[in-house]
Amino acid sequence: MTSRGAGKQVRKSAAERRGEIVAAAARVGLQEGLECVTRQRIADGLGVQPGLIHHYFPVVEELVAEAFTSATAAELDGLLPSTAAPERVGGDALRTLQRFFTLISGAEFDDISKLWINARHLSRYRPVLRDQVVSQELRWCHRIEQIIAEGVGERSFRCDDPWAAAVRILAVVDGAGAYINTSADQRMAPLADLARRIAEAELGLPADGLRSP
Amino acid sequence: MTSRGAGKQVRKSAAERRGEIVAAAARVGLQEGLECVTRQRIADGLGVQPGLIHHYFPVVEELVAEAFTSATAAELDGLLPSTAAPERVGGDALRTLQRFFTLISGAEFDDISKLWINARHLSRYRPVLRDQVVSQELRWCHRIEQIIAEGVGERSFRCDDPWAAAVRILAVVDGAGAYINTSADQRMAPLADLARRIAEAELGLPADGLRSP
DNA sequence: GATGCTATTGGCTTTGCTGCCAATTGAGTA
DNA sequence: TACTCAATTGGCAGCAAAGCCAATAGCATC
Repeated sequence: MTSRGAGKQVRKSAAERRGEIVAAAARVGLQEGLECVTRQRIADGLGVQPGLIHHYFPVVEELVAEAFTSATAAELDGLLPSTAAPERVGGDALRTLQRFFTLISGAEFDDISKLWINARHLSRYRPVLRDQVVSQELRWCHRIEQIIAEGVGERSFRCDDPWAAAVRILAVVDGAGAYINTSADQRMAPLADLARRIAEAELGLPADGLRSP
Repeated sequence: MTSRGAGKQVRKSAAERRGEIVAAAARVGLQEGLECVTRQRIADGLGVQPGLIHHYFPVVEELVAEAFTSATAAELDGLLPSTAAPERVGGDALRTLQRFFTLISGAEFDDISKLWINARHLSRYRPVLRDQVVSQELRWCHRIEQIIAEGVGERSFRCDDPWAAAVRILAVVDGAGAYINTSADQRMAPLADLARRIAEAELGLPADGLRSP
């Protein structure tokens, strides 16, 4: 039903159309899964013909990969604003992490968990996607590492190896999110604060030191 | 090339043939991925016609689900022999877990990690598979819980809530295995002993208490 | 207003998987 | 040996996706 009908074709600049396509693909990938990112599905969503998608992305896998990157990059900035981001002021590495652990506990994070599982599995067969997934995984890690390093500088955290700590914290986050499509319900309680608790241990914080006030 | 040719049809008992099919499907699912479990692929592997697969599994998804269950159930018994298993003697909960953490560090565990990711993602679209995945996830959890409880009885472990501990330990195991298709190489070192260390903490053991002698 | 560029259309073919089924044939039984 | 039943064959059609492309039609420029 999205802007159905028309019939009259709307001609846009290549950059704008391309952006639209990637955005639509990212939305579909996030909500319905990356295997639903097909020429037909994206074309329908935009009210254009499938051929147009092929014009911008002759190889569908490249669109899938870009959709994934678009979705996760945006999400990362929402969950963990970079040090350079305008909304971040100095001296709040602690608060940034507190906010992070609150956000990933919310139901809004479920789609992201599903997307990561989706992408990590699909990477087994799709090298182009795989490269993007690896790249994004490392971006997320580096972002955490950066915040940890900042917090160590501010004397909020105590940590010898911010990179290793970041890798471990994210692994636990991913582990706790791994059951989102299956037995998540049966595991709720024991996993509720696991990632936060591990992070507190990694960063030399007292219990609940990363819980939002 | 597997028993190619023939041409002469070989007639087996329904139970035997069915077992062959599931075994072949489990092998394909484990090594190539569950989406490679198709009528054609399995028939080729067994040197029969695709129609025969349909005879035993009119709905392919049911074969996929059974293949998954077959593979993971066998693996569970290999990694964590049940208390009732013949090779387990009394008083070795500790040794069983030590062995477990050694085994999951080996490269042989990679295919299992891939299979779990595969199945957890596919469960998003396939309800029949999903039920089996949930069931197996809980089986793995219960097996660990059982061993923890046994170890607590033997005074090897200290743990108030074996179920919660089992859930958390498996979550970390899954988290550390989540990158097997993507950035596993870049994360090796920090994740090497993460699951074992977390388990030691959960079970009130000293550092390296679960490392194999 | 005419022209040229290119975004966009609306098909095409190939491929692979699913669900289905009538005919055949092998093996155990009378 | 002949019979019977079920395992097995070897096809069928439907569908959805990918990759491809010639023709069409907006928009900018002259």
